Amino acid sequence: MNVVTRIAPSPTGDPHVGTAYVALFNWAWARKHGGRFILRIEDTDSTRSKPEHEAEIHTALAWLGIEADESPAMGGDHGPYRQSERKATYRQYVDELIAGGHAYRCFCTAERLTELRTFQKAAKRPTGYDGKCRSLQPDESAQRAADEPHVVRLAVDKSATTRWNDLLRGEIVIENENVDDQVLLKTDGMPTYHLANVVDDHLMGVTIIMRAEEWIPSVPKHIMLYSAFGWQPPIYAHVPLLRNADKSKISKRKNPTSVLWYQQNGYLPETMVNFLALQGWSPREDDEEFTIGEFIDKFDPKDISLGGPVFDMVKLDWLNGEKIRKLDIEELADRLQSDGWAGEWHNDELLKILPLFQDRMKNLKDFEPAAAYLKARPEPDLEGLAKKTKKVDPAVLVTVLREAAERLREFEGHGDDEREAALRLVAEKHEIKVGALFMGLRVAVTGSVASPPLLPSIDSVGLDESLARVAALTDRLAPTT
RNA sequence: GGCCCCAUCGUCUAGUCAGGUCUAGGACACCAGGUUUUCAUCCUGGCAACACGGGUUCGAAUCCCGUUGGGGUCACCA
Repeated sequence: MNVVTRIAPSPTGDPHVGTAYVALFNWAWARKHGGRFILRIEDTDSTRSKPEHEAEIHTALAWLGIEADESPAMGGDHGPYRQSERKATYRQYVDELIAGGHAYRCFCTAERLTELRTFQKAAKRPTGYDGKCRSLQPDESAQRAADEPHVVRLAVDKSATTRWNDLLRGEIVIENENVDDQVLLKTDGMPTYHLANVVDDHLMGVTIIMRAEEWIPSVPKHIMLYSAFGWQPPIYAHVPLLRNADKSKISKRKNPTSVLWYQQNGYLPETMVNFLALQGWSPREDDEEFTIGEFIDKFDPKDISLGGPVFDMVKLDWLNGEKIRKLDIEELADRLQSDGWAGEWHNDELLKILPLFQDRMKNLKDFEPAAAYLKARPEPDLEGLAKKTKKVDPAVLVTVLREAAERLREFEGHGDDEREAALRLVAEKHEIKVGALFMGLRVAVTGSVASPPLLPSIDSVGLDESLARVAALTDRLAPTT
């Protein structure tokens, strides 16, 4: 099967998760069939398009591991891949459409159009171009075109019906009376999405268009263009839109939508890929965790479900924790360092201490604050300690902690089991719970009531410093003695 | 509002195309218990859904119609 897919983002803002979502499906399908996956930049909106946004799209896709076979950055046999560089091509096809009577020039001003729309809305009529310039004679139209600003519109046959078969949704039927005479070429000579999209997809040999469902209403325009050019339309597969918690189309205000945000906030790219794949698609078996390679093997666009998936950050965080736990220590150390989450920690230190933290991380961001106590003496959580040792007389606790410190000095260099046994004896001798003793030491050494295991923590901090911390705590708990 | 798309636990979903194996399966979250020196991990269990109404059928989550609900779209933005 010859499979050519594409993703056609517009560089008008941060690289969007929706773009990554659709890119993932397109990329995987092309990979699965040894086809081509094209990244085409739709920068026909000359006021909003910015080169830096295009660069960010590349960065975002590269981070996720979604590499295009053809793109503005790497070129290809069907370039250029930036629509702003294809103006001459579109011009040529527009002329062909006008000559064939499939499109016409429109000289109406923006003011007239606004007025028209306002009137239609007030009258509760459907909005749309009224066809004023459609009846212009070809020679008059051509003459005025020489020195009058104008656009070119699609001449929709309002009496016809457009129907097509969506790969995911089956037959969709839209009466052309509901289709506007869409602008194809703007006053500035740039094509609109509709024209550029059809021309490029055809010229680049795209066989299947997987894109968001928001495009469904404009498919008739595209089909009409294919037909006007005498081209075969590709297969359409309209995938669901990612949603906010309130089910509306995912938006910046209600969710982080920039792929870069996730990169900059401690998420692993494999988390994003796995999570995005799960939005609408699921493997046949019940295992929801998979690698990008496994996804390619199993993916089929036909299996995408159509309810709009709510982007659930809670599940994303869970998945990220799972992915972090799957990394081996070397790899985790590497990710922390290359993404800037390692702080002052050196690689050899990380390899030693990371086993203490890996199970406790849901995010690469979690490491540095959690490990801070190893670098600097923390402020002990006295309130937390008091709560956790309610049943213990503070004076007894101080005595026990001081004695425990002596034992730790005595048993320096001994194994965890031996040291633990020694500490247990201290607790038993003073008839307090072992947990209370450990909690006291824990708060002294790590500052917190929740921490990695105590003995390895003491070893990492160093015995002298650990005991100094215990002394500092006992002095505070019993300042007068 | 017109047009179009969609509809299973709070959320992501399996099951729908080929109706019975569904007292509807899994995951996240939540709750309870276990392991454990705390936390986390890990393990066990629990809570929780076929939007509604008709129809077709011996039988419907699955097919049909309607209703309701949600979403998208109606730009010289994509």
